[in-house]
Amino acid sequence: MSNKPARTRIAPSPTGHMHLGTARVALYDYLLAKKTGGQFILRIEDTDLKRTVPGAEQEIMDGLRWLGLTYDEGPDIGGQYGPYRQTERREIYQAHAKTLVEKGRAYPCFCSPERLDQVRQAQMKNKENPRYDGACRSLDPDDAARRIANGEAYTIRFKMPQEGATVARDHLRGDIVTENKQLNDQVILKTDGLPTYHLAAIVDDHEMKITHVMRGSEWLGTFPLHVNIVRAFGWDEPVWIHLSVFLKPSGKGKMSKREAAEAMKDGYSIFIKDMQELGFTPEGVLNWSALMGWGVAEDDVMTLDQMIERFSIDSLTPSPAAVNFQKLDHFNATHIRLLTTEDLAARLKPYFTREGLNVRDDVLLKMIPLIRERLTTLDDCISFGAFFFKDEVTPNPEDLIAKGLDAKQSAEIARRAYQILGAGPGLSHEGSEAPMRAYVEESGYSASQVFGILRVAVTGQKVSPPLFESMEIIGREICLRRIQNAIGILEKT
RNA sequence: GCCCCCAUCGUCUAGUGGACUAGGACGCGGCCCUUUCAAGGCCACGACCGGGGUUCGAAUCCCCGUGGGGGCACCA
Repeated sequence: MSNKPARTRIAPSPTGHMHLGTARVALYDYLLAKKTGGQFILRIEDTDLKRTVPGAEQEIMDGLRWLGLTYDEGPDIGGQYGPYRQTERREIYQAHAKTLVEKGRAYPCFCSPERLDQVRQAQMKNKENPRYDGACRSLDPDDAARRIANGEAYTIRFKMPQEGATVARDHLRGDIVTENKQLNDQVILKTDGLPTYHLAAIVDDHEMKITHVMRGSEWLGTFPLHVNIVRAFGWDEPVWIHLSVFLKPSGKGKMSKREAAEAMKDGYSIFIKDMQELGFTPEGVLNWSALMGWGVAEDDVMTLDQMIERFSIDSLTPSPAAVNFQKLDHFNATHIRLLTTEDLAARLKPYFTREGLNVRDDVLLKMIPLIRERLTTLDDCISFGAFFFKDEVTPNPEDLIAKGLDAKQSAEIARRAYQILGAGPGLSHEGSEAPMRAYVEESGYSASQVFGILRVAVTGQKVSPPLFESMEIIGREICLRRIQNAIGILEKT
């Protein structure tokens, strides 16, 4: 791979929620730029006014920042090749469309949408390929100019060569050869004066000096068109890299809205904003998505910096990849374990607060080492650690009765525990575990029975972080009160 | 229908003609550790889509099938 600084861009349309696919392309763009000492750019492709969704652009910017993929140039921060929002570049595209017309490589088209539709219908009926029939392709230029001057609505179409073949080189697939007769005279400038993607992206990539274009493989179909446009202008081509698409977990078909809703039921999502709320970390999401389409031989747990270190466009893969949310869980949990206590504390706090819990920072810092390796997602901190911040816990009476014992025996155990733990001044881990183990020995009950009752009494739950460490953090007073309360419950049972 | 792309364990992948008894990761199963749940450690199971070539030799190159995916808009 060349070491020359690469300029890459992520160019999403603000038409909905930012999704995983966008995040992954952005990641690769970012990695390439950082690896080569170049720049990573955000460009908003908002030329379809009808589909633009308010707030979508902000969501994209927020999403990129959350992921840590900071861009060097973009609509909100500027840069020397701006503006970075295509609706603000209207004149640039119009000028370039005009250039193409003057060069004889594009032409005005006055066909109405209705006529186009009729042509398409007829073609489909005759089992022909739906395509533009070229009605305006050889209109007299003066005639066309007159009609435009008269205010007639028109589009500009790119004049595709009709003979020969177009050879386009994709970095992952090699040369892709397409017979030109398969190609169509596509609209590049719409009636509203805005360009279609085909013109806008090509012009911008050139104007913004983009060296590597990474995009989804859904663009492979129009790839020959794009290459023809670049060549019609006489510009140098960027390196084209068409990334594989993401398939549903089943591998049958690409991720759809329906599938996204299905995933949400299981606590997963393909939308960046959701993933954040679901308790996934940027590190986990990045690492996970990086590996779908990038072949890394071993040691696949990586931070962003390590990814930059190891990234190469040569090791990207062209085949479609089925998403595997279990693997997301794995990477998320792994990265949570890699976080420092302070960092994790800051990330966990909002989840506790969201539950209406009053978080004491000293307690938070102390309990984190106890729950860290039990967390798959950040919001798991609630199920594992909410009891640290509650005044009271409300154990389920049945859970207070140890396996193989009855309520009376369980109450007796709780009473003994109360005496033993209440004997000392504090409730240190070491100070309380030893006498409790001694009690287990002499009583003949099993450790799991005795500790189980205590666990439910103190934490209110059957599954919890290590008992004695937890009690030490909660403190003697509260622990004793909770045990007392449990005894009361057992006596009533 | 037409065009294009892809093809190694269930999934993500390594592999670029001999070093392959096909490696890693997730998941799955088992064992160890253990007060619950995890984490951790160890072990196991598990794949070159099929058929033809080329070659002394093919997971790797070529062709044909098959399967999967994407696209055929004044959407991106």
